[in-house]
Amino acid sequence: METGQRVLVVDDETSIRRYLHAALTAQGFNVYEAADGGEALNAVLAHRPELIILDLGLPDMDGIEVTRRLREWSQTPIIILSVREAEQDKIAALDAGADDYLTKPFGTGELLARMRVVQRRQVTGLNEPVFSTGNLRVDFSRRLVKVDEKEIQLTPTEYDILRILVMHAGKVLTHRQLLRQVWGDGYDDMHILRVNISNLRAKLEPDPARPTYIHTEAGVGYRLKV
Amino acid sequence: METGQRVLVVDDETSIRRYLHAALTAQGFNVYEAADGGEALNAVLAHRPELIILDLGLPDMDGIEVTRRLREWSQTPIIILSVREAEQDKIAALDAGADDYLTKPFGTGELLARMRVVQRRQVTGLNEPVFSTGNLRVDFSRRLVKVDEKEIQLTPTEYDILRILVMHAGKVLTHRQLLRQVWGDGYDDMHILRVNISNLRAKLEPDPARPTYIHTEAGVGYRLKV
DNA sequence: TGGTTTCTTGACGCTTTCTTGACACCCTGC
DNA sequence: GCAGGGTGTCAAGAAAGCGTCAAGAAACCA
Repeated sequence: METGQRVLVVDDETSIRRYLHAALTAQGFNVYEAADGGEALNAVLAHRPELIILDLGLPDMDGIEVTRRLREWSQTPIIILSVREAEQDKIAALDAGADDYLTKPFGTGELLARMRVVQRRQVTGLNEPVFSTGNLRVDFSRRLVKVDEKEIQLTPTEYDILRILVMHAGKVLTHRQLLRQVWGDGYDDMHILRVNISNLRAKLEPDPARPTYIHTEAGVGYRLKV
Repeated sequence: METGQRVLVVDDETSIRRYLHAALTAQGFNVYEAADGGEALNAVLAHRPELIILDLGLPDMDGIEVTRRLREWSQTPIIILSVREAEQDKIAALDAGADDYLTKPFGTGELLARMRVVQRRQVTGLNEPVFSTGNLRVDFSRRLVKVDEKEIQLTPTEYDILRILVMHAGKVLTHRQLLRQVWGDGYDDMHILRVNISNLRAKLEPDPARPTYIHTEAGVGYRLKV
């Protein structure tokens, strides 16, 4: 199976690697393993993981050094695992480019939650309570949508779709991304998305047949014009 | 003083607010304060902080609830501070949209380091990897292709081909490599590649008969000029 | 509970995109 | 000149993707 997200686990202890392998595979990840820093760097090149879980104490190279080297060309999120609790170690690792730092022993649930955080952060968006483009205005703090100064009534689903689109305004959102963010995981029914986009356009667009706000990227997804 | 980054500190204990205020001001931040959830939401609207430091135990509203409400329209990074060490609390907060979770007592150095992490991610997310040669511009984060500042509409296949070419700009890509990366293994039909290259050139090149961007290496493959 | 809104699903027609075949072209060598 | 491999262009049919309508199911709200 090649569907899951790729995660690289770097630790010199076989038992920990095996444990994480099992835990992450159960969550649907594709897990790769490396036992030292050199192996880790090669594995990143070979497998292009979307996330790296890295132990600080490696036989050949310090985990901080691995982080620094990776950051020379890669932005892949790195979560550090370590037995070292000293604040100086944490600061050094985070400033070297790590995205998070957990001290062993750690809870699997917390690790997974923090993995979700760094991955969520990968997609960036706008940051204004009020968004507007053309004659479309969306006030998130009041949950209000206006076109030509006229208030538009949206259903929860429609509002959700619009919210996601606005938060990534200008960027193409794939069908999958929209489905996952609006309907949750496990949805892959494009049709339901098409219907809702259609309804949304019927409410927003002056001429729904020639959309000016919600643009279709055929075969890929949708994009909100900016 | 309007130069520093704006940080909102939300905590019901005056002593902690005062302490963080001093520590962060010393680092050059502009610090705003709120004592409960309602105040916090208003303060975000009023001051547009770039970062929020939020205590979980608030008198009027749970910190997780504040996080959830903020996340309905704001992407501003949130770092949770809490005395609660239970894994369930951490997971709930992180999944509600928080970016980090520190348990009190915490080291000021670690807090500052973690603030740097979330802000670093914020910035790196914004600077988009854009490729350009001559009058051709490819913005991968937006899946946008421009020639002479004019937006070009590409089909998924065309975009894929261009993406592969750009990723190896300057180098010759053999027919086989392109076929495999765009159509997957088991494809060896050069004709389909030629047709798609032709269509791509028709959209990109000023004079498709004399291509300036996508160069043909006879008998070998194609190369993107840099 | 009944009535209303909202969501989901299916059917259908339309548009875009992909693939394939036909053919002209440009070299190079004979 | 002409044969032949590699290449570029055009057009047409096939396939996939998309938008709309409508009806039933589900959720919501007095």
